[in-house]
Amino acid sequence: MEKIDSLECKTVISELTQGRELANQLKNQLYPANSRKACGFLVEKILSSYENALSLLNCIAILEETSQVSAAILESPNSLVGTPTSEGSNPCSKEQNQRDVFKKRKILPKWSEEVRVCSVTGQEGPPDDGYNWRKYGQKDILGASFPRAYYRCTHRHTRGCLATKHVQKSDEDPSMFDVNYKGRHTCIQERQKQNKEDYKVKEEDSNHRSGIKLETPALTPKEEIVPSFSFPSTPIISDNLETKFLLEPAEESKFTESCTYPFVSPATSDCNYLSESLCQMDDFWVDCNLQSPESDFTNIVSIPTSVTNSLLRDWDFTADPVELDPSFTLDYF
DNA sequence: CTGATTTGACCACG
DNA sequence: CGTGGTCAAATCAG
Repeated sequence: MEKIDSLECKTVISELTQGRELANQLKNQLYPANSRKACGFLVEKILSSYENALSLLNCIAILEETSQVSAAILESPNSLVGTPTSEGSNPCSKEQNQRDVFKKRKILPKWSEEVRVCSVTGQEGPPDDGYNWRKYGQKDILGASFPRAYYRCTHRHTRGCLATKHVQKSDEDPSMFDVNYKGRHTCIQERQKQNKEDYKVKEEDSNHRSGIKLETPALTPKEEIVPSFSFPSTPIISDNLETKFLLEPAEESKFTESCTYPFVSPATSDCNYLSESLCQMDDFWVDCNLQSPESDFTNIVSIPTSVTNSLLRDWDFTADPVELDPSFTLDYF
C-alpha cells in the first residue's frame, strides 16, 4: 500500500480516533460500574469504528492488489490457473499440458504462512488443522534430516481449492513440525454458509458461557480479498505460546510488526495471498487486520500441538466474512 | 471399488 | 546444474 488518498487517510484517522475516545468512555463507564447496556453500546460503537477503519484500509489494499493482478495477467496470458476452463478442456499433448502446469507456478502466490507446531506424545505427524489434505509428494530437502511432505486440499479438483501446505519435521527438535501453508481454502464456502447460520445460535450461546471459539470467515468472491487477521484484545496466551512474524528480507523494511496471539488460522490465502481469521474470546469479538494483501511474508508461529489441537478442534472453523457495512461511506460519521 | 499415499521423473528457477 | 515443487502411475488401505 504505497499511497493512500488523503481523504481516505483522514477518514481512517478519524475512525481510529473515535475508537480511542469511545474506548476511554467505556473505561469510565466500567469503573463506576455503570449499566451494562451503556457498556454494550459503547463496545458496539468501538468495534464498528475499528471495523470501518480497517475495512477502508482493506479496500485500499484491494485496489492495489487488483492493479497488480491485472498487470500480472496482462503480462502472462496463460496465468489463469486453476479454473475449470484452463484445465481439461482443450486437450493437447501431455507434454504441453505439463509445460503449462509448470508455467503456472510462476504466478502462484508468494505469500505463505508458516506455522511451527509441536507434536504431542503418541501423535505421529503434525496436528490436524481442520482441513482435509491429500499428500501429493515428498521430497528430501538439502540439509534437512527429515523429508518434506507436500499436501494439497482434498477438494482441489472437486471445488477448485488451491490451498496447499508442506510439512517438515524440525531438525533441532523432531517433535516440532514446520508447516507452511500456501493459498487459501476456497472449498469451505458452502460449508460456511451453513455454519454462518449456526454461528448466530452459537453467538447467543457464547454469551452465557466462557470459552474460546474460533470462526474462519465464509468468503464471498469479493470478500475473499479482504485481508483480516484477528487476535484477542487481551492476550490470554501463556508463555509457551509464542507468536512472531518473520519477514522475508524484501519485506522486512515494509513490515515490521511483532505481536503475540494465541492462534494462527490454518485458513490461508489463495491467489490473493491473504490470511483470515476471527477469534472470539469469551463474548468479545475483535477483528483486526494485520496484513497487507500484497505482503510477501512468512508468518512463523510456535504452538504446542496440545494447545493447537484443543483449540482447533474445539473451535469451529467456519467462515464469517469481514463484512463491509453496506451503509458505510467515507463520511460515515 | 474408491480414495489416499508413495515414489520416481519432470520441470522451473536461481 | 542443483534444488525444490509438482505430476502421475503404481500401490496401499478401508
